Amino acid sequence: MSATIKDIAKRLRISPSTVSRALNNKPGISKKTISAVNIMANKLNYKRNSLAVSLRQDKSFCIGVVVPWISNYFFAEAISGIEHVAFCAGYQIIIAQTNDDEEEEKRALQALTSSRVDGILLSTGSKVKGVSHIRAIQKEVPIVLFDRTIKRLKLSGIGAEDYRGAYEMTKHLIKSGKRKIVHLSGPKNVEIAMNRLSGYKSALSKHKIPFKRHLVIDCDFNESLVHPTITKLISEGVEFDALFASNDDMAVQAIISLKKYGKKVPEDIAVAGFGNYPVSKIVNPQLSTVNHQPKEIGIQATKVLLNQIDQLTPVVNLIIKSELILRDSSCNSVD
Amino acid sequence: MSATIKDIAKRLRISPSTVSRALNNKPGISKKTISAVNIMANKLNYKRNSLAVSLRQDKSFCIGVVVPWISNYFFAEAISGIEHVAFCAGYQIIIAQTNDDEEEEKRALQALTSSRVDGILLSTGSKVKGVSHIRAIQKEVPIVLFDRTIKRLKLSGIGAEDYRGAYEMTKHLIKSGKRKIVHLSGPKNVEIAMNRLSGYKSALSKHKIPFKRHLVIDCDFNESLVHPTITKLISEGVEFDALFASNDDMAVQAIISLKKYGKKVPEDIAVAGFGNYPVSKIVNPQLSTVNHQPKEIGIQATKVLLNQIDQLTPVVNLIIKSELILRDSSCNSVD
DNA sequence: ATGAAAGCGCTAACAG
DNA sequence: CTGTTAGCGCTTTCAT
Repeated sequence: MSATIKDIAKRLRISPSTVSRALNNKPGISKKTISAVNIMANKLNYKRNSLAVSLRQDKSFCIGVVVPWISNYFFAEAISGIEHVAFCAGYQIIIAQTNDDEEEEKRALQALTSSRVDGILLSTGSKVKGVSHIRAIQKEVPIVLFDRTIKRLKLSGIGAEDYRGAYEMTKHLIKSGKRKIVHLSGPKNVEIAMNRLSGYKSALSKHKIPFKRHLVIDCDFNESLVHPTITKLISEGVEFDALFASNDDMAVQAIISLKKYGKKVPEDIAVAGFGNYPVSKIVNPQLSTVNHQPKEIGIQATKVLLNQIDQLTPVVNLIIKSELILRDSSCNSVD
Repeated sequence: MSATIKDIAKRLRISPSTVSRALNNKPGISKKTISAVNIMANKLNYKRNSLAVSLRQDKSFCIGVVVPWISNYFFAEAISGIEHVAFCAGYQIIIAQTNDDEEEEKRALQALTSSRVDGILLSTGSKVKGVSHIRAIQKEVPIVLFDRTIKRLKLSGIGAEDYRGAYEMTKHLIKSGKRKIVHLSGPKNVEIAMNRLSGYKSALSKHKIPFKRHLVIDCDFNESLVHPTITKLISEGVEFDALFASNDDMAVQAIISLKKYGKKVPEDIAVAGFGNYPVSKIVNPQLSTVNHQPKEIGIQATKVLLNQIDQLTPVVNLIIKSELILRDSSCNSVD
């Protein structure tokens, strides 16, 4: 079918190794041979077989990326950053999505190790309880976690300032005069969601506002649960003057839902989110949120992984700076 | 490092070929051997080396996906669909983004052929003029185009009903009493953008509304050009009572921009988009748009490609049904 | 039911 | 500067 270095060698009556060296600019090959080889390679439409190179060199120049969902603002942006850095470094990326499921995550990691990827970037699924499937492969291939990190594994992790971002945002709501702040949280077993919850709690306690359990509602990062939640709060007569959601999709739905009930945002109820999704700039009023820089997280995670691949550098934990973005959904004029 | 079939064979004092056959459930191996092999494989933590298998079988069970941008609602959704179908069929996907650039597209395709992917799903970049880089590899590996298709290449293509969707949407605007309809178009060398423009034009002519060249403005699928465009239209006193944008991001910006100028949507100016992006449901008023089903396009494209890989089926051109979604940004009450 | 041997395409000692 | 040889891990005839 397609030409190999043997074919080139035969036509030129030289040895395959010389062809290989010429093609890879190895030292000690005459200019003449190099040009002859290149010309013949072109003529025969030669394409290097990376599979063979990888097998021989025990190095695939390929990294695996495992995420819960590919489409989804955060991961799509992160993957974009990952691809960029990887491509620039000569690596390809194999992507797998797990639908947040443990079994699928397991299979994806299996498949990637079989493919002999040089490293793996992993964001674990929210329904993943165990870590044995990760432990099972962490001696064989460098793994870097991003966003959905897991502390108990001694693995490098790159994430956002979830705690500080939530803390600052809650503080902002408090500073603008709000006291009864509802928090729509994410799943309990997702560390970032719990970190955001912690930030919210800390800000409250720092400002001597008692934490009220019934003001925290787990909406599972699922925006379709928001309207029912708001409906319940209002019908039960729960008093609140602000709402901080663990992600923007939930916050945006909250704004829409609150407006349906005649509540003014931010006068009656200030709303804030997390993530700086595109929708946050479109909703009316525009949403105050935290930019956790998904693309940057992907970029840095990849850089850490590539380092780890090259030199077996030690485990690192990187926190990418998050920035508060104050818009009209919270009373930032008062601040 | 990691165990191979040779290691298993040695420990069991049998031959590597037997181990291979046992591991792959080939006929003619005794139950006893099979179970012994499996136990030993487990014990040695054996992982099949897909690189070696691929090299040997000349089949990588891997498909390449090339898109202009990974993050971007349409492509992220499409890729999600692609990954799903591919994974279910036992294929992995290597993803590359081209930033709409011809040189990068070329390199990506090169890299993928080197990696001996079994097939390629390609959506060409808007700044890609030539097709020689595609021609160069289309004999070596099955290629299926999606979304950004190219007619002059005899390749399978899967796309949306761009023409019909635009036609129906324009017709809808006309039916609701609008006559002076601005069209914010996409790049001239992107076929889908031109198909949408054609649909717009056809609807006008079908309803005896003269086509006005100055009402079509190329915004290059770039929403940041929209506000300046609207500003210009208004300051120049151009009269229009509706606006149809070639994608939702542009349409949403148009709504925001028009509202800034005190125009009522849809009473003064009706607005419609294309794509059914998440923002279309968030903007106020909600945007009338065309759902072109990105995930479904990805799914079908992958199915076609897998067929092509397996049996060299003929070239097909699939059009995925698009649906009109009428919301408040256009006067659908009148319809 | 199993083994021996060849080879996928490539690179890397080693030798000259 | 170039060739010879061996082998990465696996599958697949062809034997037996």
